[in-house]
Amino acid sequence: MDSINSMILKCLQENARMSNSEIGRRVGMSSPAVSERIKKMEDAEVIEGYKTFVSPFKSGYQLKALITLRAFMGMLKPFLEKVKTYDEVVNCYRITGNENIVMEVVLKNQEHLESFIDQLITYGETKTQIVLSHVVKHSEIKPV
Amino acid sequence: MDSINSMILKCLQENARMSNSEIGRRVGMSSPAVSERIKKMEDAEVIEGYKTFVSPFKSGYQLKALITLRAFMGMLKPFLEKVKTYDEVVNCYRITGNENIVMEVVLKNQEHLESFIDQLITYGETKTQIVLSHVVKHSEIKPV
DNA sequence: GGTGAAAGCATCTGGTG
DNA sequence: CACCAGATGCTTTCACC
Repeated sequence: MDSINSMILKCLQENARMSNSEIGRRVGMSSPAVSERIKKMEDAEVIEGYKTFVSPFKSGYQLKALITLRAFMGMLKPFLEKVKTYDEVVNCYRITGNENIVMEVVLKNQEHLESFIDQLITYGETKTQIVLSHVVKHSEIKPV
Repeated sequence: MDSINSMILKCLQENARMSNSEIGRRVGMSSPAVSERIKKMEDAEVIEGYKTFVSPFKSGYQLKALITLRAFMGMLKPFLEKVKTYDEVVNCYRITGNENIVMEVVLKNQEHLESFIDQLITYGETKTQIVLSHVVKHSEIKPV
């Protein structure tokens, strides 16, 4: 992990679809050299993947919420499997403290929110916070 | 937004660096047609961007946390500007309720967590939850 | 890590339904 | 208007230095 790899990661975090030769131009290197460095970072799992951000709003989801779950005794493990299958859950974190889970979810409307929360009550107590705005959206990781 | 665009979005969400011709092969279309459809979805802001996921762990951040902030009177607005400048903040949501803000932050170690929280106390009261695991990581948006 | 040839890809153009 | 097919110029890949 040298300064050139950091510059490559900066380019790719800004725009994952940037071509290797464009990256090469910016970092002062040939495109095969860039390609090889990227491949090594993928193999080392420094790069975990390339994702496209799709607007939930424009895709028919009018509501975003953070839902906190405090799982009932013995229900955390089954929930951790189940949560992977919910289309509504964009992100899910397991956390320390009395509350075990925080999820970022997208929903069509209030009715959808209600029915989604109903699905959760078998697993634990929930707390819902509606997201008013996503102030910082996946800002880039800067190497230490 | 027809079924072909949905298939294109599925490909791009799975791997943002997939080539247009590979997408074309999967959806049964020529690459110029795919390219044009992608361009239109970018213009319509259905596609918000293409981002690379870099491992915070492999980048020197040993801790991830969710920090909730309850802003002091008159401090929310200045905080909403300030938060964009913190390298530690990967995501920041403004939410309803007594607590105004939830942030996903990456930190080098406990010391770094402490100094980061110290920076926040001028803006409000904080609550910190350490992330044990990121169970679901930016799962794809499925069109309604 | 660079270079050069060959294959593959993106983009533009003109033409079709 | 959306798509395809063919031509052109980039890009990627792989051999080799």
